[in-house]
Amino acid sequence: MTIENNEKPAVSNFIRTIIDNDLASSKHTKVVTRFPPEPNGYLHIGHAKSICLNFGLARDYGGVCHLRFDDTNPIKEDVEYVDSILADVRWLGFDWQDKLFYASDYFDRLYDFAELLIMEGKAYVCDLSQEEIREHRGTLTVPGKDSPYRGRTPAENLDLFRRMREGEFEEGTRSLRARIDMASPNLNMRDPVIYRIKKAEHHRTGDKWLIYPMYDYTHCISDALEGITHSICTLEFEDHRPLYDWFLDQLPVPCHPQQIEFARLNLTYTVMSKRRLLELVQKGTVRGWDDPRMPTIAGMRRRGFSPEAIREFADRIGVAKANSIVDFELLQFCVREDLNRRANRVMAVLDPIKLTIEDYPEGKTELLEAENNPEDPAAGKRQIPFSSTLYIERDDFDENPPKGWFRLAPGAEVRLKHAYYVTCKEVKKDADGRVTELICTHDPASRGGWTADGRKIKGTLHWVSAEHSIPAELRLYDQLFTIADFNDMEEGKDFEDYLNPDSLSVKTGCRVEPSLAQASRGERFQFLRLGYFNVDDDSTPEHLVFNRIVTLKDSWARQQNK
RNA sequence: UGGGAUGUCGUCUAAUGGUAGGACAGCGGACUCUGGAUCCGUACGUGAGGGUUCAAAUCCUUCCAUCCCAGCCA
Repeated sequence: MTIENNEKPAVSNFIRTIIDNDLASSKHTKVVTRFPPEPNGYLHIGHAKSICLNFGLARDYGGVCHLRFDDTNPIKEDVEYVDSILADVRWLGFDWQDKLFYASDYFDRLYDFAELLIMEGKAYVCDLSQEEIREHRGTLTVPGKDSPYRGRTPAENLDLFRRMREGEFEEGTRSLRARIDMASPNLNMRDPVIYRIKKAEHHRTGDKWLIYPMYDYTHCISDALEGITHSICTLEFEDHRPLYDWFLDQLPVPCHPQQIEFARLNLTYTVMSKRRLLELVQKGTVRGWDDPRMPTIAGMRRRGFSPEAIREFADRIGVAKANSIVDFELLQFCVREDLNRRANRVMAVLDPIKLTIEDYPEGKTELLEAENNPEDPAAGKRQIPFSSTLYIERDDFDENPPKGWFRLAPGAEVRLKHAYYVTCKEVKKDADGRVTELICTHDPASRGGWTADGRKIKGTLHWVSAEHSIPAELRLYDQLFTIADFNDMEEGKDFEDYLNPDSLSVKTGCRVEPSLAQASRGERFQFLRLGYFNVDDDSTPEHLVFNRIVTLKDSWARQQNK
């Protein structure tokens, strides 16, 4: 485990209580967990919760967490996904050491166990079609009917199962089923299929197998074979637990792990289902799995969220069994908290308006010193060029300012960060009345941003020198959806009806300070007063591209909204 | 309408018969060369009814609400 838990102690939750009791009662002397993704898609923030939970538990209890790919359905899986999952887990900061497994590694043993079940009369080959199986299953309120093939002898079943493996039968014509109870009120116990014929190439086992085991059969056995103590999964598997336990009770496995279910993560203003995320990608609604608006790990990484922030978020949301939806604000808080500590401050102007200092020598350049991070003196200082022609933010000037306005206005004096106090003397406009240039004077005594007379200057603006600044593209993001909680979706509406048309806003013609020319891909900054940004993967030295990770808190905007 | 689960501030989450606590969001203030950060303060909650108990979020009981399950997906 690469992450030390040297911060505050973890908050109590029901899973830790279970583990504490198991350790106290000597049911277990160590803790072994696992994160078991199916490699059929990209990981999202919901998976991150599970990853942090499982690896975090192992870390805190001095145990180990396995990474196991649940690769029992070859037609949906691909190495592309295993690679991305490996990368994402590693990026999040977790280390599975040598405990990397694949359910497909157990196919031989799984097969042998199946023959054992057959020989003991606990499984049979069923010739019912998929539709017929469904009909026989009954409904939520009506018990199922036994399959006509339920009474086959072990010898007959063994023969048929072996011929299934040899590829003698077509897909869908036969399956291996556990013989449990067709009248069980739990549908999962009504003779579930445990092997199906699939003449598909598997990304790891190739064409070796023509039959593949089902999740319910595979998962519990894999857990047992790996010596998992606590098998943690999401709530929808609660009804599967009796089946999980049933298989382990029938088979000579080394141990019987305990399945524990917790509520999956939901976040406001986003979707988490693989199906919906896939649809966004396939329809081109977003640019891909790593679109910075996506709740995928890849998307959040590209957006600039740090693994530290995501881990902190996972810790703060806790673990429980109640269905819930976490406020996206909390994630943003965690990102800000982390970046505030670590990101260097620089200046960039999103929407430039020219500001000319009429009493500053034209053509003169001076270098002003600026701290890189007031939260971290070790981050050092840098020099920023200043000249008579600057750009400031268009929003930082208002010809008719509202009450409480600290920024620039006709006749008003403001501080240019790290530079001088300036006073607006004249406003130039074009034919349409749009402001084109602000003519100001400056106070030479305020160099460095401060004067001896101690007069109060409330407004401090960011700026760049027109001549020295470099152009950049800034991409601003907002929530992908306009609805906080999809449980509140109106009848007859689809999730895509709630897409936010303004989730992406690309700003060109922005100007950034010259130090950013050297910024490397992925590097994170605070653009003073604008928010945290990182260098996007699309960025080149000729065309800088930044993503806004998250805005700063804006109490002025909040006040204006009142 | 069968079975399984869950209901604690707006949101997430503690409290395991003994002072309902924390975090985010909110509100107010201080401070500030970022209307940032920081600091301080503040309001807000046990789904409902009955019962047991000196004492109930916790135990019992009856309701109510929400979520999950009828894949040869995981």
